[in-house]
Amino acid sequence: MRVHGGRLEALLRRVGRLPGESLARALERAIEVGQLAHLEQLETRILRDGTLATVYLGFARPGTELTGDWRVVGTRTPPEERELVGAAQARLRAKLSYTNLGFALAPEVFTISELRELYVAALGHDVSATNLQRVLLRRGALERVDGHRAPGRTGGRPAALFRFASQRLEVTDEFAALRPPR
Amino acid sequence: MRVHGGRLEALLRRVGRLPGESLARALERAIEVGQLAHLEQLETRILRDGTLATVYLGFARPGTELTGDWRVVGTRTPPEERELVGAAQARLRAKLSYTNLGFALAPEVFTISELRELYVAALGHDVSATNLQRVLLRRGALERVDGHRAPGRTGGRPAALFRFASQRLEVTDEFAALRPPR
DNA sequence: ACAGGTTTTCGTCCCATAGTCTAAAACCTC
DNA sequence: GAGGTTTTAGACTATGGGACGAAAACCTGT
Repeated sequence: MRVHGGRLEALLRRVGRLPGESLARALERAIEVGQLAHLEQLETRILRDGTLATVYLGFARPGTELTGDWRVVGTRTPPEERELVGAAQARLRAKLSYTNLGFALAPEVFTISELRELYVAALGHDVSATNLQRVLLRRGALERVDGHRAPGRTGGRPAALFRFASQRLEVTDEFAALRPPR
Repeated sequence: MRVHGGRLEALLRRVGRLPGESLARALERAIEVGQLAHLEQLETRILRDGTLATVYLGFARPGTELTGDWRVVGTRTPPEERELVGAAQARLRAKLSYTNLGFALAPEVFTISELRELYVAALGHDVSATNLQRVLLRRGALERVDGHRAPGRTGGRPAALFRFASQRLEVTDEFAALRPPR
């Protein structure tokens, strides 16, 4: 998945097992990370045609060129695959809230406003730039980067630049509920 | 997994694919729910011997008789399997906090003190009965049941009885972080 | 019967985190 | 320099959960 043109976009790609190929080799080929910023396994199920399918969810940052025969999920995507995409979206939305998964959607360096637009696209609802910055900074997920981005045509204060402190998935919240006593 | 004798206990069972058996049939046989209160898929990986393994995590409530050749995870469990069990425990602990997964560990009806002991065993740290009750009640996960449990030998106020409102996994918390604005 | 101990239950206070709102800062164009 | 725009910072509020203590309801022993 990626955020493209202000919208969350799902891309699908099927990788089959070649005749005579070992399972391990086929799996390696299937999950070839390449330009994906993050990859995780979803579920394994048996498709209607009887084949065993292991589904992976990956994220591409804006600007990365995707090699391979990807196709964008649209209205003509079969229901079975749309269902998988729905599960992937739900997973993404949940993890955005309590992990640093944003790094997989964002470019190397960005302003808070740009990050906010990514979150809006991914979550499907409005997000306050103020809160986003405060929450992510307090968790230590974001770091300041030297320099500012020049304002656009219409003016405005130059935006500070940030980056994600870690490029690997990290759960930032141990869930307040039922936390161990001090 | 189950809570047995005040401790969280992991049980393992391997189900292979029989010669000539279809994939779908083997899967059905493997995940035969039987007496399990809840079952979810974990990951699929290729084991060292080259076979493809799909790992499931299930929960048995206290008192249920388990049929099948289960074995308790102990010090002699091979490292590869212990690793899987560790992941399963982490998942359990996380989900106990933000879902109603407790229903899968608890009997049909219970007192708050009994539920607290289950949580202590599963989480590995102390839990306040007061807060546990308040949190689960506010979420609507628990319901009062008529009647009280008679005090034990040493006396004490009779404990009220509760049950889980739903017997299916429900995420009770939309994660405070980045919640949509009102 | 009553004193003392036990367990459960309820209420209050406190703290941490996140949402809301407003103002200030820093830039643009006209 | 006036007015508009975007970003940034601060104060206030709401919510959810942890800590603590007291009351309720029961037991046993004298």
